[in-house]
Amino acid sequence: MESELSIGEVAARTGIAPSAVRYYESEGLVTASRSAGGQRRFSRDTLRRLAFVRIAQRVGLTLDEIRDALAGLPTKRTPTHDDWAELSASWRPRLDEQISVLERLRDDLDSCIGCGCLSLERCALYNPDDAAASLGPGARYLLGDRPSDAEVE
Amino acid sequence: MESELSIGEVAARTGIAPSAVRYYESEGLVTASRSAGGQRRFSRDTLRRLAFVRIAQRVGLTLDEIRDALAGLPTKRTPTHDDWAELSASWRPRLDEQISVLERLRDDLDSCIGCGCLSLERCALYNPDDAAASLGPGARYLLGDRPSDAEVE
DNA sequence: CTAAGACCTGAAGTTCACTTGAGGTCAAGG
DNA sequence: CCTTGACCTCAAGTGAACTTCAGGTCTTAG
Repeated sequence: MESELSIGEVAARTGIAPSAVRYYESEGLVTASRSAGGQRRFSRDTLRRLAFVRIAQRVGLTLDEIRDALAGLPTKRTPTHDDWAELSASWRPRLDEQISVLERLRDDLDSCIGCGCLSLERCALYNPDDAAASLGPGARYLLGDRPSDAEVE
Repeated sequence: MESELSIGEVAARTGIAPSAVRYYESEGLVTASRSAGGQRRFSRDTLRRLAFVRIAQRVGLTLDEIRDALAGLPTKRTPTHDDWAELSASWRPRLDEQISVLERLRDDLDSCIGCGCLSLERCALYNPDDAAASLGPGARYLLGDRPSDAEVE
């Protein structure tokens, strides 16, 4: 019956500020119908979309990328469990990649402490290109692109 | 003899743009002396500092935090291997934390795919507070604070 | 010595992901 | 009916981390 949620309810249930929800709508991450008076009414699966947005952000994706990912969901019908499962599964590799990059960083840090170079002189830490290369198309570092790299002494 | 580097040399050797190096200097992350004509001259250990900056950024630290960390280095003398080792070692826990947060995220994602909730209804993924709590003081998520949280249906 | 190219400063611009503010409208309880 | 609080829009502001620009100076190879 009350399957339509006001922005305040959505905010309360997701922990996302109303202003952020409006922003997400303006960016095409979620959609909303309108009440007679022009107020937003969100369908229940918006909660799921928003949850997905937050999770994807924690994995390091930009809103642009998240929008693209969400575009894979059906728009006609309410996404099913399988729709979501498929979408979620597609992040597994990404997470695995990020984890291995960090593990590599940790191990390299150890070895760098040992050798004293701290990332200079062909130190693996300072040359993350190979790590990035293994990420395949669309690969990027934890905090955005770090495209250039060193020719360290 | 030529132990002073121009900004261009620093940039070439670190892969960091000259504008970024100037910015780092303005932010107090590195220091530079000046030539007779007013151009920056960097000492050799600036390369090490800059390398550290980049690494710390990949671990998710802000420049403010990195500056604070670098403040632990001696300013009178050139930092020794042990100085750097001490500094580097202090990141190990941080890396371990980040790795475990990501691993948790991955595992939770699996279980959420299984249960179909995708982070709703007391899903662990959607309530990262406990994960964050384990990070101790100064804990933060991968891409900045995500302080608020849900009272999801 | 001179020209090219590296460097300088300070201010302004950029991107991302939002938040804040101003000024006004909608909806629900009493 | 009326008031209060939630909601609306649009524009502008925020902060992090830089980049770009304009206009001018230094340095160095030839």
